[in-house]
Amino acid sequence: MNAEERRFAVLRAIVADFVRTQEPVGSKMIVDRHNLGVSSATVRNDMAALEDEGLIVQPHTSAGRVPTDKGYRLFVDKLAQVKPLSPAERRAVQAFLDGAIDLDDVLRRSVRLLAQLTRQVAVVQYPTLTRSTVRHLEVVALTPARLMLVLITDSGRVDQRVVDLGEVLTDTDVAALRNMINGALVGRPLAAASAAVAELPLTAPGELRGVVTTVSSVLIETLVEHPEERLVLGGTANLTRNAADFPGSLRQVLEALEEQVVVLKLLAAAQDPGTVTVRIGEENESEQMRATSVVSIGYGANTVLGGMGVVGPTRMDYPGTIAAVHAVARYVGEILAGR
Amino acid sequence: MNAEERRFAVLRAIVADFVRTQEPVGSKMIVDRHNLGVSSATVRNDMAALEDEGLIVQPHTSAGRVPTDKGYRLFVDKLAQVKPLSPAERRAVQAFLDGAIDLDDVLRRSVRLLAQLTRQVAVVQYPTLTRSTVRHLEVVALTPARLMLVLITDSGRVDQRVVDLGEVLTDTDVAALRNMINGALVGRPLAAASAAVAELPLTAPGELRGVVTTVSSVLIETLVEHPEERLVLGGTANLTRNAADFPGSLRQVLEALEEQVVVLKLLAAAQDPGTVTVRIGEENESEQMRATSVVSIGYGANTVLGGMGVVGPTRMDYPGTIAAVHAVARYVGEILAGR
DNA sequence: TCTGGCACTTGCCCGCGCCGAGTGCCATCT
DNA sequence: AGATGGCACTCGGCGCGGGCAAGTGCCAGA
Repeated sequence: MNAEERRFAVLRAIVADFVRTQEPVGSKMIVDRHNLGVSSATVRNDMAALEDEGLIVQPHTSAGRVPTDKGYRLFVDKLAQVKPLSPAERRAVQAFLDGAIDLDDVLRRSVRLLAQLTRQVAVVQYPTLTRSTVRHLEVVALTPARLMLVLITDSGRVDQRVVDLGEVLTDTDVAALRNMINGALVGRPLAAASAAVAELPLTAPGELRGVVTTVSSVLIETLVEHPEERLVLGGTANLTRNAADFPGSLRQVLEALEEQVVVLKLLAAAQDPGTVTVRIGEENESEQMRATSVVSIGYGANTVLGGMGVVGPTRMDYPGTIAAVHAVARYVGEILAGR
Repeated sequence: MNAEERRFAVLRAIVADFVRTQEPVGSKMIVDRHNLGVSSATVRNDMAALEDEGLIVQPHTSAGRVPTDKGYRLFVDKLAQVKPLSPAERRAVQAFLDGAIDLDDVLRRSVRLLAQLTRQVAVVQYPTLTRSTVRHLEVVALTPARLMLVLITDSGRVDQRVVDLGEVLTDTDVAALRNMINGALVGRPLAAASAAVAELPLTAPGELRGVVTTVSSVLIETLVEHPEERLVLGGTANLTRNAADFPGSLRQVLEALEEQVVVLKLLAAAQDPGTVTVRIGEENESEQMRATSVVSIGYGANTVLGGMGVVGPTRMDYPGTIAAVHAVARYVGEILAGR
């Protein structure tokens, strides 16, 4: 082992110990717990070098060292391969997810699973509407002058919307409307479908034209202009476990999670399926998330449906978290493929 | 003002000041801030009496007094009438809720509203399925051998469930199935509907009997045996605002909120529409909620659809919270009545 | 290039004493 | 009888200072 390698080994040791103990780690600790085959003095020299590179800092003189965000970054980058979950864990994941009865259930189970495996806050995005394909659109007359539109997409997502019409419809009208819209929508990805819907009023029979115009504009508004992005959260209680890691900003993190927008942006930005993305501390654009790391991935079968991930303190078990996120995303993808 | 009345005035003063300042309040404070027209010595005597009755305690000698749960209880009970919201607030509530586009949206807006008005954690229960009436059940063939059932109830709630059949259905079969089930379900409250569904297999034509049996058992299971109770949470970040009020148990509270079961029980128990129920600290059966107070109410139009409320520290602004919960529930009821 | 040794820095802990808030009680007044 | 002013007492919080120990940086030597 040359000097270069050893220095990195020291960094790794610092990260590992600090993540475990939550306390600055000194040179003595390191030689005691990790057998590097060198003395503490040597480690001290290495640590001085690491500090010069900005990979670690000491909170105050005469305390051990703590990794910086940059230090974590190097640590994560050099993490050769994803350490797979244990067979037992894999079985547990699969068994837990297999019991799900519908999309909602799959997503809810996923967050719970992720939160439990990582002991962090888990986050799962509903399948993005814009990338889905329409399977069916049901039109139900709540009253003669009010319709409920229920959109079912191939991702299993079901969305609803109530429309107030200016006029009264008969059952036959409703059926005609349903057939018309479905003819234009079914089997198309949402982007294409919306274009088709926009043209519906032109071909509609005269007596239905008003209704079709209303309905199609509502559809376009809900599905294209303001496609609802939803988020499932879980394990927020885990934040308090690491309360010490968020000096006073725990509040901000909770607020950011509730905002949803912030998290959705993070997830949207990192959706390579099969590749876990890690954002460490200051790498997050959002002010409120500067104290957190986000480990995320895209999930889905053949196409990416949405993102999922974990939010925690920068001081987190990166290898374990990455493995868990990776595994859960894969199983969720498999399960959704079968639906 | 006789002695009895004054003693209660002292209690009220203690509650008011403690809620504001978060610090034990002494006799001096009281005579300074509330003009009771008596000296501090008199107040001290009254406080001693209040302490004998178990309404207040002093954390340690030479500190002021703090209300006990029993003290809060008396305070709340003697709260003559609900102080209405200011006209501006009422307009804000109405405007904010009026913008909602569907049930989901109404509920989501309600939690946000409640959380903002009370600066506490808000909780809204989805309309209970068992008390709803079926408006429509849509049957969509995802594949020839797999159906999605979409249940729409008069509360505006939309639930879905995927069913794997052992056999393949034609479009005509699906239509027949849809008609059959809707014939049995539509317009009936869920309890009655489930009975009707249970009998469907008996009257089904031979070639559909297998499918009908599967579907009806799935329906009964999902709707009656395990009717899904859902919960919308909001403002959890407010918990940290009052972190000092949950000595170390903030974690437990967050966990209880995530459990949902605990909260659902609380809401289920207190659903008098129009009457706000307050549970103070130890009055909560759940261990984890011993440090919190829950202010809840039932909402709905003519029938009670579900519960909503607020969870916060026992040291909360009861009059204000009660008013907010009351008002929001009323407006939500009005809005849902129009759908 | 590594190592043992050593002086130095500095945060943390602990005990101490002071201060002030708040009380309880009592004699006195109305 | 009820209210009041006075007074002694209690006790938590705070600031101070010394001892302690962890950890470092540096240097001379292998």
